[in-house]
Amino acid sequence: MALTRTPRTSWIDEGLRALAAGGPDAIRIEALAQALGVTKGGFYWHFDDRPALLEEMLDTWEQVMIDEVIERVEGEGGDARTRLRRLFDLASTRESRELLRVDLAVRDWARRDRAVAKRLRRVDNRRMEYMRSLFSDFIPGEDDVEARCLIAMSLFVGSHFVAARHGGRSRAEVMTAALKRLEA
Amino acid sequence: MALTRTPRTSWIDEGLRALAAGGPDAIRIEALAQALGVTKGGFYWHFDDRPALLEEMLDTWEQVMIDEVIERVEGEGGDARTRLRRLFDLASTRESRELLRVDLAVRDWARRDRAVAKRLRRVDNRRMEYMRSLFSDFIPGEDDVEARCLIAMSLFVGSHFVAARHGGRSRAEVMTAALKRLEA
DNA sequence: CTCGTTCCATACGGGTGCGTATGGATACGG
DNA sequence: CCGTATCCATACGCACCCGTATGGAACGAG
Repeated sequence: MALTRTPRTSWIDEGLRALAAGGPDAIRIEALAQALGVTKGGFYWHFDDRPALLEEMLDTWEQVMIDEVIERVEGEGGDARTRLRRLFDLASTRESRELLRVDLAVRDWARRDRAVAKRLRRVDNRRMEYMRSLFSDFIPGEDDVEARCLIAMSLFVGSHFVAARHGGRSRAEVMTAALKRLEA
Repeated sequence: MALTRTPRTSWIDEGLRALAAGGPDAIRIEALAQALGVTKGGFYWHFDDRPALLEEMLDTWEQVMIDEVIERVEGEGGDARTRLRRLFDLASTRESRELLRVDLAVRDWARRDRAVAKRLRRVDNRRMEYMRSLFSDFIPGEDDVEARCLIAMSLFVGSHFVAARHGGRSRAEVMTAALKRLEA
């Protein structure tokens, strides 16, 4: 087993970085190679072609997304309200800007590609299910629970696509106020 | 004044259609020409280059967006609650699928292009201002008004980027329930 | 019927990106 | 130190797209 100079994973990581920065069309093999300091020669040793890379990128993204948030929230225990608040904090601050940008890029991508949409549905269903279980713990009506889940998800995602200012208030402040409404 | 076979506007319309379908990178002059049943020969008579088309596309989009919704809502009168509900209906049903898809495409585009972001900010500020005025009419706290505005905007936009199912309920049903929470 | 305006077709040069082919280079295992 | 596995560089053909150049074609005005 010889030393692995730039392994599959580095191509995938660089691909996700490109996706985050410029969308699916910005995932160009020759550009990735340059970013990795090599030529595309090695790429076609690891992967059949560009679509194969995209597949594997989405595979890793899906794998990470399915568990990332839930595990982090569940890890520290507490009752439903506490965990929900931790979920909100996590989604708002999201120290890893990179993951968020990939997330948004994938969501836009999914609107144009059925295969991507299918993956996104799997991830979102899983997250929604989890959030539903948290809300259900202290909210009686099922319809109300579902409405709150959609609002929360839409806030997490949609707020990044809304450019409006809030007259003096910062986005973070308004976001906090909006999320507080969901706990009541 | 000779007959105008395929005028500027048709290039702009076709460009917006391409934008809606495949994002900014899908706006290719030769593809537009083929869609219009001509060659790109005429394009460069109307426009200097591709960026010039993009500018004019965004100009028209901005112009339409700034007034479209507000005029339609204001047109039929009623009190603030009524108009707000009409705004919700309009944004939910949005019979013109095309406008919605352009809207979403522009929002994603704005994350990568400062000039586009600037335009989006103008449009969103205008809309937010209008919605704020409606909510303020029957909601006392300013912070609460602002939170509701952000929730509404995020729902209108973000729900299209969320792929989760709602266990038996349709998206429209949950959406209605979510919006009803905002009036209370 | 002629003339100018408006638009179109075609051909070209240049740039970029994909995928392939081929000959290394590097590092470890024996 | 020899061989094999792993990775890289280079060069090529192909396709696509931009922007330009140039010679029209269609149409209305006069």
